[in-house]
Amino acid sequence: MNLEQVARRAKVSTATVSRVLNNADVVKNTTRARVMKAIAELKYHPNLHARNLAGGKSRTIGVIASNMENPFFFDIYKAVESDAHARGYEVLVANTDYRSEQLVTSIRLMIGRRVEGLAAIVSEMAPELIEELVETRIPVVFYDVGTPRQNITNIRVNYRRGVEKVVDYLHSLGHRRLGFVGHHAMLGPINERMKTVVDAVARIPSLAVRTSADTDTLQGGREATRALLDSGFAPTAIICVNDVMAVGALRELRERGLRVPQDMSVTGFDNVKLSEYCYPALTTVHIPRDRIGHIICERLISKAGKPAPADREIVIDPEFMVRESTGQAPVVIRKY
Amino acid sequence: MNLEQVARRAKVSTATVSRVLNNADVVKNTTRARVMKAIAELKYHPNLHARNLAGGKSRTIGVIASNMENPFFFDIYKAVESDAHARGYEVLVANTDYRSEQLVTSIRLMIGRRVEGLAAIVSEMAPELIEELVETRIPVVFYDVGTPRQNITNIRVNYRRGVEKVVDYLHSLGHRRLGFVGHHAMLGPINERMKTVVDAVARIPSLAVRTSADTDTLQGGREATRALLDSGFAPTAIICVNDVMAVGALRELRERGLRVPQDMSVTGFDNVKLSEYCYPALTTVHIPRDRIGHIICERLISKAGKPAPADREIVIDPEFMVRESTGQAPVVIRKY
DNA sequence: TTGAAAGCGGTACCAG
DNA sequence: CTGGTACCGCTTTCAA
Repeated sequence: MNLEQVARRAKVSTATVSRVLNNADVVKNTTRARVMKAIAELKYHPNLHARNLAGGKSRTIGVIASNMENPFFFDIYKAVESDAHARGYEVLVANTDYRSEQLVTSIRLMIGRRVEGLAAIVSEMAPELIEELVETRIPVVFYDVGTPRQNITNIRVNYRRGVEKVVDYLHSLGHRRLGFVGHHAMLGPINERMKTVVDAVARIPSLAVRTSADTDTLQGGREATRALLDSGFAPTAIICVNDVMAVGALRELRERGLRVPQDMSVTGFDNVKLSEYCYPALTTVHIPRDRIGHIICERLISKAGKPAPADREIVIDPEFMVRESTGQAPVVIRKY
Repeated sequence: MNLEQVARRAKVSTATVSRVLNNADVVKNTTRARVMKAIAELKYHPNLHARNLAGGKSRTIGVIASNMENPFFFDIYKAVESDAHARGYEVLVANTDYRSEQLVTSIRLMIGRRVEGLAAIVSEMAPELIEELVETRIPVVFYDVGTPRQNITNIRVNYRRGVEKVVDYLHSLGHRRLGFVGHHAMLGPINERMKTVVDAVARIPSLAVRTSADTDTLQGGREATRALLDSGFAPTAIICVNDVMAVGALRELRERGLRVPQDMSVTGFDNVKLSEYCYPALTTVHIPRDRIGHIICERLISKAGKPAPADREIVIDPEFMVRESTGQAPVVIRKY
C-alpha cells in the first residue's frame, strides 16, 4: 500500500496525495476529499522511513539512559517526551543497563535513525564515543558526563554539594562511622559518586566510611547493605547513592531487626516519589528531573529559526530533604 | 555522508560497500579492508531509513503499554527486549498513559515505522483500532484485550481466579467489608477489573464491597484509599488492583495510624519486586511477566522459515502469594 | 568478485 | 491548483 495506489484510486498524482497528507492548504477541497476517501478505503499508512528519507528530517530525538527501571531516569524521560510531543517531535528511547557495549549499540542506532538530537543520561562514556557524536554534529545533551563541546551541552548536578550536605547532617547528628551503598559503574569499580562520598567524608577527621556496591536495583541495595553490615565495619548510618537502593537497604535492615532511624540512619538520593512512600520515608537529596527534561528538550529541538543552543554547561544544585529515615546516632550499637 | 562517498573513497561501487556492510562473504578480503577503512575514516553511519526502505524489512517490533512507570509493564518490556535482541531485532516502545488518543497515535506510528510485530499491553482498545490492526496483517499480541483473530494472538490472565483467591482468603480471615482500590480505565469508569472484584464478592452473601479509583501511581493508590476511608464505609481489608497502588494505600494507612495488618489488611496484584521491599511486604498475586514477554516475542518474531504462529488465546493462571500485609480481621474496628 | 541500474515510498521543485 | 519528475540512501538482481 503506497502513495501511488492511493493516487490512482483518487485519480490524482502522488504529489497531490502527498500534499493532502502534509495538509498543504493549496489543495482544492473536493480533491482533498477524494484523496482522503481513497486513503481511508485503502487503509493507507504512510511509510515513515520513506518520508524521513525523502524529507531529510526525522522530527525525532533520542534518549538513552542507564536504567529506565529507576524512576529517576524515567521521570526525566517523561518530561522530555512531554515537551517533545508538544513540539511535534517523537522520542526514541534506549536502555543500556549500565553496559558499555549496549551504549555503543544504542548510540549507533540513534545516529542511524537520524535523530535530530540525542540525550545521554548515562554517567560514563568512552572518549571515542563522545568524539563520534561530536563528528555527527547532532545536538547532544550529556547528563553527568564529559564537558561542553561544539554541539554538546552538559548538564551536571553538583553532587559534591549534595553529598556534603548529607554527610554534614549525619555528622551533626553524632554519626561517626558511615556506610556508602553505591552501584557498579560501567568502567571499573571506582566510580565518581563513590569518590565524591569518600572525599566529603575525608573533610571531617572524626569520620570514617566504608563503601559497598551492587546493581542499581532494590535487590542490589539490599545485597550491598548486607555486605556492608557483614564486613565487620559497624556504621551507624548508611548513605545510599539513590532512593531505590535505599529502599533495598531498608529491607535488609528490617530483616536484621535494626530499626530506622533509632538503630541506623539511612539516606537516599534523587527524591523520587517512592522515597515518600516507603517506610520510613527517606531523608534524601532532591534532583529536579523535570527541569532536566525541559532543558534537554530546549537544547535538542531547534526553535523556529534559531538553531538549538549548545556548548554550555548547566549546573544544578540539589536540595537536601530531611524526612524520617535519619536520627541521632545510637549510643549503644546493636549487634547484627 | 552516504554509501556513494564511501564507495568513491574506497574506489569500489556502492553495491560492494553494501555487501561489506551486510557481511556478505563474497567480498575479497583486500577489498573489504579498503572499504572498512573508508567507512572508519569518513565516520560513516548507514541511514537506517534508507535501509529499511530498500530492504523492505525493519527487523523491529513495537511494544505499547499503558504505563511503563509501573514495573509490571516495564518487566514485560524488558523480557521482550531481551528476547528480541537475542534474535537480532530492535524494539520500539510507546507509552499511552491510559489515554486512548495516545494509543491511536502510537499504533499509527508503529505501523508507519513498519514494525514486523506489535504488542499492545493496554487493557482497553476501540474496535475500529483492532480492525485497523487486523487489516495491516502485522502479527499482533494483545494482553488482556479483544479476542484471537487471523493475525492476532491473545494473552490473558485469569483475573477472576486471582481475585477469587484473594477474596476467599480474606473471607477466611474473617473480613466481611472489603474495599477495592482500582485505577481509571481509559473508557469510562466501569472497568473490567473492578467488575471482576464485585462479582467475586457477590458470590459470598456475607461480604460487602466498596470501590474507589484513581491514577495508576503510588499517589493514586493513596488518594483512592483516602477516598475509600472517608466514604463512611468501614472496610477491614483493602484489595488493590496492583502492587504500586497498594504501596500508596499502605502510606495512607500509616498516615492515619492504622496498622497493617492488625487494623487493616491490604493486598496487591502482580507481585512486582517492590511488593517484597515495601513494609509490610504485600500479600499479592503473581503474574509471570517474563513468561508473558517470552510468549510475545515468540509470537511476533517469525522463526527461520515458519511464519510466526497466531490466532490463539493463551490464558495464564496467576498464583496467590501470602506475605505480611494480611491478617485476621480486627475484632474492634479502630476509628480513623 | 565486482559493477550498473532498477527500485523502495515519499517529498518538493518546476511547469503548466 | 495539479502533475511530472528528480532525488533521498540503500539493497538486490543481473551481467560481466
